[in-house]
Amino acid sequence: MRLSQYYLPTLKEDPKEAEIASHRLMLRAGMIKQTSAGIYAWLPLGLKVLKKIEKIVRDEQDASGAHEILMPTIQAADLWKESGRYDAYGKEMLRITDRQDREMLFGPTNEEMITDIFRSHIKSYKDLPQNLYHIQWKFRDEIRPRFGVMRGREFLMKDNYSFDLTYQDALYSYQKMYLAYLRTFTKMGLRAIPMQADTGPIGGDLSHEFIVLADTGESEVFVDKAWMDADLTGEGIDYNNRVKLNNYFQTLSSIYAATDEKHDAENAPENLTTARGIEVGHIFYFGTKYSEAMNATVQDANGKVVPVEMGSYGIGVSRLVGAIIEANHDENGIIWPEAVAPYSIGLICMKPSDRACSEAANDLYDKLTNAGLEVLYDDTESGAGAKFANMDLVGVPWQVVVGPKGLEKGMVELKKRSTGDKQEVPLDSIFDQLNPSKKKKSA
RNA sequence: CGGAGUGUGGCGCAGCCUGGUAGCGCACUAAGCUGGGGGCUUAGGGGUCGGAGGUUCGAGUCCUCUCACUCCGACCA
Repeated sequence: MRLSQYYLPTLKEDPKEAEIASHRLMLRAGMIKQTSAGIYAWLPLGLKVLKKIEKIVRDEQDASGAHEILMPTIQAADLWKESGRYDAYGKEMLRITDRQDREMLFGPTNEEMITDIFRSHIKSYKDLPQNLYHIQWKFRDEIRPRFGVMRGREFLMKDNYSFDLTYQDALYSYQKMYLAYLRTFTKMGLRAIPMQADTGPIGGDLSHEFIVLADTGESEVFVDKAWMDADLTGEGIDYNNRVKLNNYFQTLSSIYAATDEKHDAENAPENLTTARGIEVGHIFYFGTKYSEAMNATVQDANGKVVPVEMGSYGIGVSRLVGAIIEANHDENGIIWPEAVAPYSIGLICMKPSDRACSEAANDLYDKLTNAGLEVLYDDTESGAGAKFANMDLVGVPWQVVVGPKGLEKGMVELKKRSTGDKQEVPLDSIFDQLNPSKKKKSA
């Protein structure tokens, strides 16, 4: 993308409303614009990152065997009256009426609707298990939204729901999601620790929160130091290998980790460390709470009608954008992990008015783009300092600087954002160095 | 909801106490000079001061009401 043709409104100064790093940097890097308290418009750069995160989440859900659907944002109140949550949910739920004075609501979550979808077609144990997910905007009228997209009122969430015949099967579904979540966060360059958690208004008796440790986290957490060395990647485990999956789950579950609500100081291990964390995912097993209330039943092998065992699983997709920035930034800006970086390469033409310079940069841009690489190309007339500062701010992992001085020697500069390391590279070999397909061959 | 604040050009702010018809930095436009870490000169464009009402000859400035937003707290993915 040529910067001269892009919509990237970067800011030099910190907007006054932004307190924490991720919020500040997202505003300064032109990723989002606030439209109301806790509600944001996503600008091109921000949306690009959001979609990359969404894709990682989607890919791993698909790999786990879940099926994607898409449910509406607006729901009728009837279903919620059936489950009993219409009165229980409180003011967090945004209630609206349509022109016929029908009671509607902007969905804060989808247990009721998914249960309705499930029960309308699934009648036999032979059709189980089922696991359906969607990635959709939710609205929760938070008492106090803050921290930018980390606690917005409108937010993008992946939520899915499992349906099983027995407790044992439900536990297996739960463990599959546990594994899927660890893999999902690992792919984004995050280490998220699964912690025992309260089930809250969703109900149930088995629940884990996935928490990324960060100084600016909202909740205090207590974790065994063994977590620092634990394998959170979930590598080498097959979703279909029930025994191995269970072992992995049990092994990690045996290491102490708890949020402050669940923390039990008396039974906690000695080598404990306290930290602050950001919740990026939350999984629940809640049994038959909704299936009983809403009559979601199947016939088992004996012909007996039984309520299905359910679980629900959520990942805060939009929150992850903030969480990743909290975990990856410095005083100059964002440092994107490559997997979620909006652009992998930032190309700077130092002096566009210099013909040799702009020709060399244009040529390199075309080559890289044609090779399928995502390049943010600063071809503007701004001063050199502004270009560097902006490229650092938006956090592109690799920066290539093409300038007259270097070109005299046939060299360009290559800088790695995460370390700040710079090296001189011959112009005629920079393409090969940046092109991953070539890289692999030579490696 | 309780407490504390803030609303003045796209962003950050000054002016308000001690009313006299709006200013600074950045950004933006034009020309020129520059070009290796937010560069320089000159010339420009853009706001009626969150909204409504009131006091006054006169309100960004004083008074009343109202809306929005931020921070602390309870609450929550």
